[in-house]
Amino acid sequence: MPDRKWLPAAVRSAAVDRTLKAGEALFRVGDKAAGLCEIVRGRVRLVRVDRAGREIVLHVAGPGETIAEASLFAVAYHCDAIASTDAMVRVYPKAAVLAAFEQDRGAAQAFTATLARQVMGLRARIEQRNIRSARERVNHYLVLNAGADGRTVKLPGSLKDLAGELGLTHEALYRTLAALERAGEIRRDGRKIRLLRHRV
Amino acid sequence: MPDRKWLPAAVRSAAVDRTLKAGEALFRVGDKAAGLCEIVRGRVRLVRVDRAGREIVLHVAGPGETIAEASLFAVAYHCDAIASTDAMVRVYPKAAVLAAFEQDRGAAQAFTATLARQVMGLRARIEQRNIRSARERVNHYLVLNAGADGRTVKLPGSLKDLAGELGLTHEALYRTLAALERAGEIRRDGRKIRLLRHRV
DNA sequence: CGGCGTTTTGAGAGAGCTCAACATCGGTGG
DNA sequence: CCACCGATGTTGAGCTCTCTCAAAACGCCG
Repeated sequence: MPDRKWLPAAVRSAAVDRTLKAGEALFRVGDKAAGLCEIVRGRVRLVRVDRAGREIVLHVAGPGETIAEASLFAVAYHCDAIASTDAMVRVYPKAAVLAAFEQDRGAAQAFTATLARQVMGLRARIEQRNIRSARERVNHYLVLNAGADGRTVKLPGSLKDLAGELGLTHEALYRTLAALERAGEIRRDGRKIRLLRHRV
Repeated sequence: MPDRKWLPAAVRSAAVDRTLKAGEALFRVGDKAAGLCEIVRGRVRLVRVDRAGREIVLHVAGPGETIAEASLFAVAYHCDAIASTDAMVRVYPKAAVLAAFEQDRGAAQAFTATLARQVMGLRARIEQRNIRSARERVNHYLVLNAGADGRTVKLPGSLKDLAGELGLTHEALYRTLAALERAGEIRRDGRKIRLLRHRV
């Protein structure tokens, strides 16, 4: 979702690039909110760590996406951002972005719309997390993430990563995928999954 | 959370009130998005219905809160809004609100901040839903919703409603509360719950 | 080749869901 | 005033499903 186009040139020029190795943190919960982050290359996940030390994946952002929008209005970050792969991130300083919103009404409005879309996305994720059955949850994900043809899903990373994003253990995900394939619901082909019985 | 103060007078005067009986729908998924809704009296829950016909509670809004903010930027609603109690709702027509944002920068900015807060709230809910253990989930809720003294939680509605909001069956919630009380963790008193072993 | 992370399969246990029965409370109407 | 009724609250028993711990095959890279 390339949703950075609305950033005025003044903000763009104030940006700072940062490279991250896989596993490295872009920021941690409690860090002072520096600004808006755009993923240039690689993937970065937003997570919270629960009391038992497990990661809860809130979002996985790829190239073109921005993260930490909500932090523009907060003093500190309220979750961790960890690079899932080697990554490059462009950070637009908070002050510059907010100043741009003062000047450029269109930018402010586009940003608001982005937030609104994010709210909907988060609601979809709540819906997903409410599904107890691993099978249904995986199906839900596959249908939601089917490509243009509505029948092919390209996995962005490892199955283990996907398990985290789905809120399942990796074992449960492997078993579920195997069961779906045995049942003739899907066909796996490397990093791609084809939905066989799903009408477009 | 009284977060409507930023609405300009012009928008306020365009508002339409609507009364709902408990169980009645304010809007359904797919309905054309009419506008921003402020709860005047009672409680309204935002839900999605899963394939099995079960309700998934996305949010429960009380007096002073607004709902359907994200729908200002969408053609149709993407969840159902159902009155949990008899309720009165004030609807601010979409066009009027958007026009106000064009004119009044402060209003637009306050609205954006509201959305940002909502994003954080939704993330907290994802975190909650990720807790498998009923006991931990209930604890999480109680601590988060403790009143000013940090030790008393006033239940807004029935336990059955709460179970839905927590994503538990009502039986599981009853059992968990009973177990917590047996363990001396809480003390129930009608619609109030006191946290006994929680340091403030 | 050796090592490390991912993928896969196995077995066991715990926890919430489901179905079921019953108690309790509030309102309604005879 | 009391019987009735529906919704909420409560407890019991069994079952299913995922988690957890374990172990092994596989793939990639130095």
